[in-house]
Amino acid sequence: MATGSRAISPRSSVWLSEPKTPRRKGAQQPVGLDRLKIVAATVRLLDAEGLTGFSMRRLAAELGVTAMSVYWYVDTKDQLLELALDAAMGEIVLPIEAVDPGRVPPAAEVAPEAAGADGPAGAAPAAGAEGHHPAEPRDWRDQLRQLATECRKVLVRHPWLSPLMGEFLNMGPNSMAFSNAAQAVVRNSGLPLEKVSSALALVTQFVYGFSTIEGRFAVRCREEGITQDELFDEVMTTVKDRPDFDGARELFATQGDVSVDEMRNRDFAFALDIAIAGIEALRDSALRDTTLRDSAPRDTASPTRES
Amino acid sequence: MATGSRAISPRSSVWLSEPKTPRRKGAQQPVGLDRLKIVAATVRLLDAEGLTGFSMRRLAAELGVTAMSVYWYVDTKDQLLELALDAAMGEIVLPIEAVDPGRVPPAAEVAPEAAGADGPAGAAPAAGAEGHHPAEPRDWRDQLRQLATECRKVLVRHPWLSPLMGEFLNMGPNSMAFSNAAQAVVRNSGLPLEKVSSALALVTQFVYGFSTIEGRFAVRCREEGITQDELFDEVMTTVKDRPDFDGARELFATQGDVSVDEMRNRDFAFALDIAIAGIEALRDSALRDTTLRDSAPRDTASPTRES
DNA sequence: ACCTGAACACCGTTCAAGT
DNA sequence: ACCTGAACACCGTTCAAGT
Repeated sequence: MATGSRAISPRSSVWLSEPKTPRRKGAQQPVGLDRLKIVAATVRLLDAEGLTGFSMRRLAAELGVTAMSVYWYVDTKDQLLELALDAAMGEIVLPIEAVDPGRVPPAAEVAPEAAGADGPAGAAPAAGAEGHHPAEPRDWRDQLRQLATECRKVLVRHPWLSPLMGEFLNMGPNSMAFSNAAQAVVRNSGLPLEKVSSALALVTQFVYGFSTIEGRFAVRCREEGITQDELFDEVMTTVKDRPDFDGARELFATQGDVSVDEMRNRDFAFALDIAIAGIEALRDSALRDTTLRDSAPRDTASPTRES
Repeated sequence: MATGSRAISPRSSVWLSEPKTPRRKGAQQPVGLDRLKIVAATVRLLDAEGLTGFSMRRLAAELGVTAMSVYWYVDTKDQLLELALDAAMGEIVLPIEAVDPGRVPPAAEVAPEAAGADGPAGAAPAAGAEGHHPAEPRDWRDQLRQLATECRKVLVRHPWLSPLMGEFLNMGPNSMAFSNAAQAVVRNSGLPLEKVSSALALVTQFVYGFSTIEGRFAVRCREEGITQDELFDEVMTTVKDRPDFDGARELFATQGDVSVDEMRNRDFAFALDIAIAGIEALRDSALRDTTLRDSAPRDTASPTRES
């Protein structure tokens, strides 16, 4: 109804329409603009300024071009964001056997100067299909943990990813490859097929939400120019005397005197342990049920025995 | 750096500053504007037009007032959104024993005409402290399921809640009451205290992510004027011939011929079952470990026995 | 104490026009 | 085929001014 960026119907998704600019051979490129280059600049700008700091006009300025040139390569701002979303999803390193051959790897030129930037982040440097990880695990639990960790890393590296994932359908090739991989891993758990989507949702939504918060916290620290531990302490002391904060304070007290990072890593790992243990428990109970079928009446619902 | 709504530092949160307008007695109210009324109108507008459809100018028009009048009651758009966020959080019905006495219940005037609007939604009608639920469960598992279901309902009813929750610190009284309640419930599971935050994160982030997607799907359907099942079929057929969609298609095939709603309810319930089973398993393994401590060397990590 | 009007510095996008 | 400039209909927010 209004103008803005609303109503992202599946019909309007970039991934459901033909690629623009048939790239007629022999046509000269006056300014050297390019969809790839535009998306790369978008990711860069998004990393630097955040989602609210991004605008078509700023992007055009970054590209040394007038505001409206971009619109020749892209129909709309939302479409461009959708493209950037999938580009970032491509940075998630998947277990090799789950890699889709049609997958677009993170282009080397996507973020050339970001590569050696600020620490362990930076665009995955030419992640070919050769064993990227020290040891490629074959156990589904380790695969799941690895996938979750990879996903978390990318989500924290690009904090603008989370809001975009919530807004779009997320059907680009890289997103698809990721969810196919996640699916394959969960399937390997032996869980009955009709329950795989639940387990998948549990794990992926947890990783998504957890990483979203972590990313936002990091952004805030960067903005205020302080460390995560400093901001954490600040929030803690600011809020110490509020009576309705009792529960949380008590919980944090059990964490001991570790850094925010350690705390988070422990939380993340343990939450995954819970999910994995739950999957195993329900898989085993389903197994038991099918094994003992028709032998005796038993409760099929309650998966775990009471102590 | 730019203008916009960025950098939501904890210092700038509404909840960390004194309430505006000391409400000096005897002062007349020329137009009858009011913080409560403004927040109520905000929620209404947000429900009707979505986050991108909301603007200070639209809101002012809705209130029959000039654009800038609102700024006497509220410092900034973000602050107003934070207020609306907490107001909506107040609609989540909590288990009675966990209700904070200082909690602000959803005001009756928050959405008078929305009450009898479009079905099972609408603002919770005068949810007092008397037993709102048919049977108030005392088992932590049922309490957790109930809390998750309540949270899901509100998140789907107000699809703009999700993005706001991801953007703000979420420390209003109603948000606090909710997280305290969730915490108390998980604590009742008997999980060792230092692991409660992980379990909490697993469950709440799952509910958040799941409901976010459900809400967005519903919005899309409303915008296009079709049912959820119709949209689902449409997406399915649109995407059927894409080779990278194999996994998901196969997964959906196992769901049988149920409606999208049924599918989702099953997925939601089962994911909770997994989380609960996982919590129980790790709680039991921790119990075993402390019981058998120093008696014999055993693996403390693996919580479930292999079949 | 409460509200208005005009103004500033931004948006996304269209459209006619240039080369 | 590719890019520009001007224009339209919006934003959030400030600030001086009204009552």
